[in-house]
Amino acid sequence: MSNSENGITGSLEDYLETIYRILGRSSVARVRDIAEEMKVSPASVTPAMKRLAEKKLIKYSKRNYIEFTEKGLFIARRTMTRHNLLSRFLTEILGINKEQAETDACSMEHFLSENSMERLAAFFEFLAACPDLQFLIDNGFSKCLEGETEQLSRCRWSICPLMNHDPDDNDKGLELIRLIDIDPGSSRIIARINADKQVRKQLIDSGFIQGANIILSRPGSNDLPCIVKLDGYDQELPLEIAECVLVHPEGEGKHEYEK
Amino acid sequence: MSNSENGITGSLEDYLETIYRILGRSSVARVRDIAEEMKVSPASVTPAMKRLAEKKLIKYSKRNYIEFTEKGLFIARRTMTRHNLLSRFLTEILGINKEQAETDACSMEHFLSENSMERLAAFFEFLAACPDLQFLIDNGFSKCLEGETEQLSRCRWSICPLMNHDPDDNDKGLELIRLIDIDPGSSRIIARINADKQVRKQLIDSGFIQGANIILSRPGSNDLPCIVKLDGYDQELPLEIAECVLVHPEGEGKHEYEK
DNA sequence: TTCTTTTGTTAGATTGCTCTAACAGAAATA
DNA sequence: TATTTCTGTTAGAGCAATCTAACAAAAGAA
Ligand SMILES: [Mn+2]
Ligand SMILES: [Mn+2]
Ligand SMILES: [Mn+2]
Ligand SMILES: [Mn+2]
Repeated sequence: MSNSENGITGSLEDYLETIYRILGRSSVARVRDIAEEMKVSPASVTPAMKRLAEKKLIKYSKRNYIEFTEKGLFIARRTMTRHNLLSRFLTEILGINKEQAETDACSMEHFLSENSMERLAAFFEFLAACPDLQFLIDNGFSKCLEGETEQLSRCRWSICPLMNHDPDDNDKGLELIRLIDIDPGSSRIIARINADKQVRKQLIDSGFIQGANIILSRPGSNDLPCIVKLDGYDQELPLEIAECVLVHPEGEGKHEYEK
Repeated sequence: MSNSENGITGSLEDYLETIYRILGRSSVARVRDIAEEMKVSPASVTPAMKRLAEKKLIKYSKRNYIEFTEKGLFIARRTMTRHNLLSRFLTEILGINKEQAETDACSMEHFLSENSMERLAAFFEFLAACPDLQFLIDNGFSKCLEGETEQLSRCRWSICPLMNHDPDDNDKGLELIRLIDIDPGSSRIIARINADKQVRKQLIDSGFIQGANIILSRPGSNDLPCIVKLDGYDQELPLEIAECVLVHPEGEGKHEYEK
């Protein structure tokens, strides 16, 4: 699927990254080690090494150990840096488990633009320099994830005093409305999904995410599902599921993101 | 490069996503529209439609308009939701420009795990519910990015009063040390890169990112570059570049992330 | 030295995705 | 109706990536 920013494929970047990792812990990188670490057959590694050598990213001759060229070393290091940053984003900010994060990071690393990479790095620097933000993520978001079915509002309340805020200031922010309670035909911004894991997943997969603009085309009843319009599409939604969708009061909730 | 979570390739997901987008704004999706929107030749679309039809994701017969099956619609929607979420993360949190964010999001969307997806969605809900966090990102990180060469510490100082914090509380957090000033042989955590855009990019590509563990193997001099160890690799670093790397004081700066 | 095991390469096949060029069908226009 | 334009398909090719099976070379053990 399309090339990475280096002009080489994601697969070749992974080979370079793997060689880098291996050379970081032992003195030589052998075909066998690479195959093992990448979970491919050794017969796949040889032609990959040939492709890399052709592109002048490694020095490779039959049955010899592998050495980086300067350019190859650069790409290898760059790929691993991206991997590490993405992995940290997934674990430290989103709270994903290490193993999952590694897999996800290693898939995504190849396609991040220079710009996004730089900004992600800057975000971590900002986080390290700004204890408030770190605090909010550690004590707000992470805790809120622990009891995943709990209401987000509880989270919110538990943070406010720590932040020296007057809860009353934010009171109106809490006034979320159920999607099913808005006027038919009117359009709102989704604020939150308030459901157990399964229903929540179902709604999110269907595009019911925070910030999305939603129109209630037909309010439902017990037998009749609601009809809502999302991204130009009408979707049917059983009443008891629609009840879980909370929206901002009219005119609030930031701008709609553009699709 | 490996399959997405649906068991179909990223390319096919993109075709579904594109059809979804087109059907969201017009009544039929034609080969020509798909080709145009995806910037591929129409001759590439036909076989892609055949592959999708084979997998029972669309109903397709020669020269006829394309319809989703239930499963196809689901994957299309799911892909677009991922796309939107990632795009929003890149624009709203990292401050990437819209166009770049779209490209990046559309590359990464195919590989995000269910788990990460759910967490990213939850993060936005948290953000919407927690004005403090939103405030810190909008007024802290984004502003700090505007003047990219400015010291992060300035940013930080400008936030503290707004957050009702006593700046003195955080004073020690500011005491960062230049890498070149630490004892040779000792190991520290990188806190920040303090350099212009070009040098910064060079350092970040080389793995000098916040949170990385670094060992100063040899302090340099004006002619002799420093040698530092990162990820098991020795790297040479000209003194004037090494000067830009700031580390936490001994024992501080969180745990090293594991590679 | 000779045999065995480990390691790496090659041959040959398959899948996915894309392209250009040539062609076929449908719709619009004269 | 006849012609032109637009649209979609097919044929044929190329590249990247992976596999299994067979083979070859190198290293280690007897
Ligand atoms: Mn990877
Ligand atoms: Mn990786
Ligand atoms: Mn995509
Ligand atoms: Mn996309």
